Amino acid sequence: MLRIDDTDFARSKKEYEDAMRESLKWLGFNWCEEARQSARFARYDALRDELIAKGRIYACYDTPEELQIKRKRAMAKGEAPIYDRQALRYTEADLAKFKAEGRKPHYRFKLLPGIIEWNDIVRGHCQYEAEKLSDPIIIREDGSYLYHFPSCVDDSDFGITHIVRGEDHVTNTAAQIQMFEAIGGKVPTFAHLPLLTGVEGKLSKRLGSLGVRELKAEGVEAMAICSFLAKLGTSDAIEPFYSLDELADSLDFEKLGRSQPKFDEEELKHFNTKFVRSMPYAAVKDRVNVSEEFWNKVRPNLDLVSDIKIWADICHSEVTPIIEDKALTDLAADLLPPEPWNDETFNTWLNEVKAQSGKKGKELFHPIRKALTALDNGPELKTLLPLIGREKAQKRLKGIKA
RNA sequence: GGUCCCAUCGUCUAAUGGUUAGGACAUCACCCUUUCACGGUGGCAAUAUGGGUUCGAGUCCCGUUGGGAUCACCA
Repeated sequence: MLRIDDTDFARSKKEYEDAMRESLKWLGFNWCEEARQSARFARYDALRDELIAKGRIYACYDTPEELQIKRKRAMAKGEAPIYDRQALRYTEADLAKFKAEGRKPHYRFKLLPGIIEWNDIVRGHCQYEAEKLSDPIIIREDGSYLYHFPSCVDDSDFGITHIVRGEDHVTNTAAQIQMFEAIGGKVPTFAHLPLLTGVEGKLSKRLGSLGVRELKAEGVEAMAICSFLAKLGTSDAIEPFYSLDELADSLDFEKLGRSQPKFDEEELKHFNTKFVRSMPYAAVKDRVNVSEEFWNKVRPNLDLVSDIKIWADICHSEVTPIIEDKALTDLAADLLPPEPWNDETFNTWLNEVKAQSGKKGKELFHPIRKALTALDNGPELKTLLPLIGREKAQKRLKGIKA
């Protein structure tokens, strides 16, 4: 299920949602159901009214400025900046005054005193004293909901069994557990994963340090990203997976560490190269315009899947040869045996070139490679030559564009 | 500042209180390839720090230092 948490009108833009969908789909995620919080306000309102009647949700008239001042004062005194619940002590006169001033209330969820505890799949037993937590604001002055309340209602209504999220949510969990209880829902099982850090410190989705779109544009494979990220911070080796299902099957909460792994984009790129070189034809056949045989022969030399085009062009289109040693390449052209070729053709031919030219090793291979491909490196010439074919090979060795 | 979490090779991590502290990635060396690349085999490399508990501590306890999260009318 994909759930769109779009209760904040100011921040919920269609383009953000579209970008997220696009990235999720590209990464290979599928969902068969969708829900949108902005379509469920009636449900939230009903529960809200119930909880207001029970005294678990209460109206507050503090302004953001007043709250800010209170927070600063508390911290300056070395106290925890917890909301002082002044709203619970309003007199009739106070309320009349707010009304006269035209102030509108926002609403908080009232935490019950006591220890809130849960058994976190990755953090183990967790506990917080409710008295040391602020009553969370759940409805803004403009009447719109903040994420806490709708999310608990939805998780409960949709029968969500496990909440797996970043550890930046641990404190929220304490308050949310009381919300689940207040609305009569079942408290889900929680797993709070350590947040990744960047090589030079924090990594934040809000800083835009990392974007799926950018990685995609740089040629990083979707499954390389998934394989890498899923195993980072676990005791499993990071290795290529070609399907999300297989990857998911290999995952195990037991293997998750509790300390923050570093995410290094360079490492991902490096892994991606390894990933591309190991990709089976089935994983790329829809995107590349080459045969399985061609893919398998050239793939160990690719950095990006799109580089396959470079080799397809070298074998099937025109190349302007680079002649480094004219005597040698002319000789090689003259000695090129007639087709059909077999496995021994290359060796026989090259040995003859070697014998007649007196050149060996790099001096022998490099000029031939440059003439045939115009590049410094690539798959073995023995592999490449049959793919290029006699006609093109001979012309290129003679310095003719072919 | 309050609350909470974390600390083992460069990186990700493994080790019922008893191992030469293991693996993977990176790096280096060698081998293979009559060339570059690919590949194969080896080497280097770590328990942040100070106390305790114990016959014995990476492992348990306390302190220190360092890192992170949270304390929004964001999610």
